[in-house]
Amino acid sequence: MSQISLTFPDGNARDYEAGVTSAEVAASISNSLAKKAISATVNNEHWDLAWPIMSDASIAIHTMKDEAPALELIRHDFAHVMARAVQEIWPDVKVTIGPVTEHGWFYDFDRSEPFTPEDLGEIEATMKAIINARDPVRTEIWDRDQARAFYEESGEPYKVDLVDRIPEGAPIRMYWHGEWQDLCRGPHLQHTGQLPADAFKLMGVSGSHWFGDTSKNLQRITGVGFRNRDDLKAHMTFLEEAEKRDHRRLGREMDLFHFEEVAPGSVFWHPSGWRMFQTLINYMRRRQERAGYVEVNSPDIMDKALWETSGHWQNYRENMFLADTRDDREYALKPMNCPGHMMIYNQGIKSYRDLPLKIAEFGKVHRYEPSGALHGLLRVRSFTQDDAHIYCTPDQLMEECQKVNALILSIYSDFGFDDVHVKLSTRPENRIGDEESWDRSEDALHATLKAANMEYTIFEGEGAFYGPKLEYVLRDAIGRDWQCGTLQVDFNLPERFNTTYVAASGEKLAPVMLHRALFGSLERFTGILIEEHAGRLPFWLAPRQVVVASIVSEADDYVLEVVTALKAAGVQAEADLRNEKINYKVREHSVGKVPVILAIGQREVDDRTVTLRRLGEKATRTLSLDDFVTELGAEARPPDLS
RNA sequence: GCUGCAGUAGCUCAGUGGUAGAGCACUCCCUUGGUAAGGGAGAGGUCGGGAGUUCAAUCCUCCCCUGCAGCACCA
Repeated sequence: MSQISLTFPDGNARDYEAGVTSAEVAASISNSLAKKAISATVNNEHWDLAWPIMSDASIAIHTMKDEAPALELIRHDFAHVMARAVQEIWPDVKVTIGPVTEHGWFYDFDRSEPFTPEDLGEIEATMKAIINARDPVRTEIWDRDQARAFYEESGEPYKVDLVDRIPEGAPIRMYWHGEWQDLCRGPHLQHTGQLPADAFKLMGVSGSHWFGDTSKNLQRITGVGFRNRDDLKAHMTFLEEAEKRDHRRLGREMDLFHFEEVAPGSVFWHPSGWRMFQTLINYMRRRQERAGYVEVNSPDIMDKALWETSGHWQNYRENMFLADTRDDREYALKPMNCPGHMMIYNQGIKSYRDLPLKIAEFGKVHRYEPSGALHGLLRVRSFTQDDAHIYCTPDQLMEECQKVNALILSIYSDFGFDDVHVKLSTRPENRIGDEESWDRSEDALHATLKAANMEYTIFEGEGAFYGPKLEYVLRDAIGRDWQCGTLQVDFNLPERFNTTYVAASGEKLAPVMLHRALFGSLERFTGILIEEHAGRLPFWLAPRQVVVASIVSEADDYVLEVVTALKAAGVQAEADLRNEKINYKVREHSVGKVPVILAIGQREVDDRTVTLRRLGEKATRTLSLDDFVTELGAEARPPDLS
C-alpha cells in the first residue's frame, strides 16, 4: 500500500494509506469529529465520507454546522427517502431523477394515477418512519453493463436511460438507503436518521417531462428541507411574505390593472397603473434621446408579404395573430418591431456619415404565447417593448455594444437593480452568416462584458439563428428569473431587406444591425418593479404620491389649496374630503401604498402648515406648506432629472 | 401546448341534488372625529360557459373557457 498526503484547511498535512476514507480521516483526528462528520470536500469536490481517497489531496471534513454542504446532503437524502417512501406505498411507480433545488429538492415519478394532496401526507408520514429507522446508506461503484442489467431486471426504464447518459469514464455509483436502491452521483449522509424529521415539507405535485420529451408526462413532487425546524419556519414565512409581494395581487389592491377572460394575456391598465407605465416611458424617452436615438412609430398591422420578407411568416407564424380582411389580403399583427424599422431605414439612401443610426420605438407587439406560459404582467400576449435597432459599420460594432451595455446598467441602477444576471448565448447549430461574422460578434459581446468587469454565464449554442445575444435577467419575489433587457447582433435582416449604406469608398455595404431593448417589456418591467418594492414604489414612480386628507370639513378649502400647490410643483396629489375619520383615511391609503399622507385639521388651516406621515412610519411631521411643496417637488423628480 | 388543481357578490371565502351565505368593499342616514377599520340601514349573485343525467343541477357526468403550480416554449 502506498502512502498519500492529505492537506487540511489549516495547511497541515498528514500521511495516510492510499484508499483511506474521509470517515477514517475524521476518526484519526478525534472521536467527536468522527461522530459529527457528514461529508468532506476533497480537491474542491464534495465527497461522501465513504469514498476512498487514492492520491495526494486537500481535504476538509464537514459537519452539520457547514451550511452549504449540510444542506446539499440533507436535501439530496430527502429526495432519496421521498422516492423510497413513494415506492414503498406504490411499488409500481417508476423513479426518474431527484435533484437538489434552491430550497429543497424534487423527484419526478412515472405513475398512471395522479398524486393527490392526501397522498403527500401519507408520503410525509412514511418518510418520517424511514428517518426514524436510521437505515444505513451504502455506496458501490458498478460497471455500466452491470448497472444496466440491474435496472432492466428491476423494471426501471428511466434508470437504464440514465446509465446510458453517464459519460464514459465517470463512475457509476449505486446507492442504498436501507434496502432501497438508487443510481446517484452522491454524496450522501451515513444513515437516514441524520435527516431532521421536523424540518421538511412536501410542497406539491406538478407535471414535468423526461428530458424535454413532451410526449411523456411525469409527476414531480417538490419538497423543501432545512437543517432545523426554525429554518423551515423561516422559509414558510418568506413564502407568505412573497405572496404579499405578488404583482398580480398588488395590481388589484393598488388598482393598477386587471385581466379579463376576453383577452387572455392582455392587460387592462387602470389610471394609476397607466400613469406608472407612462412615467417609465417618459424616463426611457429622455434617456434614449440623450444617448442619440431617434424615436419612430411603425404600423401594428402589416401585410403578410412583409413577414415573408423578414422570415417571420416561415419561422414564427405559429406565434402570430393573423387578421383577415375584406380585400383578400392577409395581414398580421406585428410580433416584433424590426421589420417596420427596416422599412424606415430603407427609405432614401444612407451614407456611412449617417451611421450609427439608432431607431427607437415604444412598439406594442402581439405574440400568441402558449396558454400555460402566461403569467400576470411577466408573460403576456401583447406588450410594449422599448425597442431599438442600431445600424452601424463593422468598425463601430464594439463601441455600440459597449454603449448599450453601459446604458442598461445605468438605467437599472436608477431603479435599484445593481446585481443583474447576464447571459451570453453563442452560435447555435442552425445558423446563418459566416464564421468570421460570428467570431466578430461573439467577441464584441464578450469584450463588452469584460470591459465592464461584469460576471456572466455563457449559454453555448443558445443564440438566435441570426446572431449571438446578451440577456439581462431580473428576479421576481420568489426568485424566478425573467429576461428583461437584451442586446442581439443580427446578420439576417439586413440581407433579407437589402439594407445598405454607401461607404466612404463609394461602394454599397450591408450595415451591422443590433437589436436591443432595455426594460425589454414595459409590462414585465412594471411587474418586476412592483414585486421588487412590494408595492412601496419609490416616490417618483408611485402613481399616487400624496393624499391630502381632511380631518374636519372646515379644512376642505385649505386641503384643495394644498393639492393645487402640489400639482403645480409636479406632484401627483389628490384630496380626500370624505366624511370619514382620519384613522379610516390613513388606513385606507396606507393599504393603497400611497407614500405620503397629509392630515389637515383646524391647526394646519390656522398656521398654514401641513402634517405629513410617510408610508410605513408611525411618526408625523409638521412643516410649512411652502417648505413641504419644495421638498416633495424635488422628490418627485425622476433620477435622471435630479 | 402538457400534467395536476381550481373557478360561488367588486375582494377573501363558507355552503347545499329542492335556484345561496359571511366579512370587507359599495349606496344612504347619523356622526366633524387628530394618524391603520365610529354606528345603523340597504342594495348586490344565470354559483365561469355549454351539453347531458334527474321530477329537480350551483352541487353528479362530459366538452369548452379562464386562472394557479410546474414542465415545455420564450424571434
